[in-house]
Amino acid sequence: MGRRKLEIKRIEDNNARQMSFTKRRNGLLKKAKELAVLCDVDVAAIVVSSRGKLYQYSSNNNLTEILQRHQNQVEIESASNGVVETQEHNNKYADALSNTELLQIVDKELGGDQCGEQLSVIDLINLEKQFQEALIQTRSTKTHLLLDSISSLHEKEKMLGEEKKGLEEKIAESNTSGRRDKMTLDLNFLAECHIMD
Amino acid sequence: MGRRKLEIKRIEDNNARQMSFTKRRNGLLKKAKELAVLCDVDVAAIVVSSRGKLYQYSSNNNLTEILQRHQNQVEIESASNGVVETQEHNNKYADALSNTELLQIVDKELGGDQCGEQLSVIDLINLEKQFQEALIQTRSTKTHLLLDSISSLHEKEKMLGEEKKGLEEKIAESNTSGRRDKMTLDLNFLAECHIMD
DNA sequence: AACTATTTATAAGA
DNA sequence: TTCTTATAAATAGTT
Repeated sequence: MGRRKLEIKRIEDNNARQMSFTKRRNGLLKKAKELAVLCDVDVAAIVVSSRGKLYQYSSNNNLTEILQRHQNQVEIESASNGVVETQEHNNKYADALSNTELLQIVDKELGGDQCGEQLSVIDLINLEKQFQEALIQTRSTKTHLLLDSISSLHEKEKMLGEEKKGLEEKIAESNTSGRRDKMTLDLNFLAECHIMD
Repeated sequence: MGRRKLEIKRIEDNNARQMSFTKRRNGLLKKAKELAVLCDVDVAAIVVSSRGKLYQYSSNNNLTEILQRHQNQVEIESASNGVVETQEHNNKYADALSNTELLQIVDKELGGDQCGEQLSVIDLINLEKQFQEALIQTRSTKTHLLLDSISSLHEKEKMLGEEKKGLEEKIAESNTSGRRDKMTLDLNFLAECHIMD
């Protein structure tokens, strides 16, 4: 729909291609939105420019919003190692949802009518993504706990080994010193016997 | 673009909405494809009808196909516990890629020109998903190894504890028996001294 | 970034 | 439903 009919194949002229990209990209996202609104359905459209820039539209503002707030929480937590305490940071934090809060909301949603019927496919796609984020944290924590446990057990093992060694030495020593006592006594006995002579 | 100008808000008439949905859905997917071809970029569009049916367009048939075959492999493996040996199953298996094969292909792709430049963002999104599948297997194995390690260390600890206890008893016993020997000797000594009297 | 001649999409009607 | 058609909307080439 322009001055000439256009064949649907790669536009070779760089300039024309870039111009067409901008116009058609905007057109596509606009149409995606219109479809979602007019027909009351879920729509997602993703466009990635040749330089890797991402443009997208996604309907769903209910759970998606909730999930976005939770995503903020995750980002904050993973960033809170190299901390910069900005005002934005605090604002973000105020709106963010903890894993527990998210699970409560999802529990409520899923526990509703027909178990998940009121969650759209796009909701569930997003949900899956969020849970994978939460999973990364959980997994990391689990691994650390297991490794700590192993390290602590290794130390215990080492200590017990040393104690064992100590005890064995004590026994060995105790045996020789026991024998020496006996010898000493024997000698005393002999000496005294001798004195008695 | 029709007989009348249309306000962008939910179409309340069921029939009209359904008709509009069909037309606009086709239009959106067509435009998504045109954008991808004309401008040589990655485009994905997803539409979910109110009854949950999924319609979509996605550019990229190269890596996506490879990844799909690998996905089949993963599905087969996780399903191969409650095995049903069908012909379909075997066909699927023939086309499927193992983790190793996938890694080799990806290595080759990433090792190319500018390290990943020829992989599109959508490729990488799919790739991430596939790796997460592989990750699940790896993670499970790791956890089992760690737990086994901990269990074995616990056993070692128990054994060492028992050995320690045994040694301590031996020492205690050795000490008393040592003392008894001394006493015995002393008595012997006295007795002999008495005899000597 | 704005314009405009055309093509394309589609709302309503048949 | 599918086809037609009047009209709105998108956009290719231009400025």
